[in-house]
Amino acid sequence: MPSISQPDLVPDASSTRAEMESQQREIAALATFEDRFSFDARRITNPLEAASADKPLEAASTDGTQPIIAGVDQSFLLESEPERALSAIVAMRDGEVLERVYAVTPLEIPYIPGLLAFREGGPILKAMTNLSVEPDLYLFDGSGRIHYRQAGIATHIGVVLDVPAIGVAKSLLCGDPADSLEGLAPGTRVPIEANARVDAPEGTVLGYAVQTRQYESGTRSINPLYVSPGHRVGPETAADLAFGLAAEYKLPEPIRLADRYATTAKREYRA
DNA sequence: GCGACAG
DNA sequence: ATCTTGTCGC
Repeated sequence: MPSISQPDLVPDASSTRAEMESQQREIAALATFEDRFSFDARRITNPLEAASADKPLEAASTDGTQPIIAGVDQSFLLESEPERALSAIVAMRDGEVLERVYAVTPLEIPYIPGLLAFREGGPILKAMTNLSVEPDLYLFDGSGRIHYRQAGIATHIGVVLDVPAIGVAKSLLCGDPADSLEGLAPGTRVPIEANARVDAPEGTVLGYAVQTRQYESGTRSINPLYVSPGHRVGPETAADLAFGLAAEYKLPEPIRLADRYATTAKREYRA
């Protein structure tokens, strides 16, 4: 795993709530919500678009400079005593799985909206210890800058390790969509702006609601994802990458596979 | 007091 | 997140 760049900011579940919140403000101040990475993000394009394009799929994936992208997700063993978290990581390159690892740890604190990183951050860092490859980018299940103090779990882990990170949430923690989110077409995005409840100037674009998939017809519609910068990635690029990494499903592949692995690994672990 | 609230 | 049967829709 990458070295710890900010030892003092490693999530500590024994901190008081006030300490956690002030640490988050510190993290937000250290975070970079702009593109600061070395790989070529333009080469990450939606597999479905690539397939429909004129050139063969192989053409978009040749040399060995493709970035390693890791998806991170958790499952929980809530029946055990104490409750435990299973953190799973799937590292991919060029649409291929390079490595899958997981770690199980006891949970220290309950889920509190806004303090997720203090519940799941430890388990995640432990799982990273088992990785042999060094990802160029991490995708987390949860928010990044779309957070009361602009320091969601993707930002927290990103800053602690000083690695490019993006938050991909399935529901909106805070902020206001700049427009309606009903029945958006695939590829569409809507800015999520800071409001009075967010520690940022009102109207600041914190991230985007991103529609990766949509039903062709019908009454129901698929909800968008809420994508925001974690660290060293700007909001537009974060949205581009989330969309580009989604294949046949709503979730970007690295996260979808991490989600599945977290579930299957839990079965193995119990047995 | 009331409402909102990632996973 | 997790616990779970049926059920609506293509």
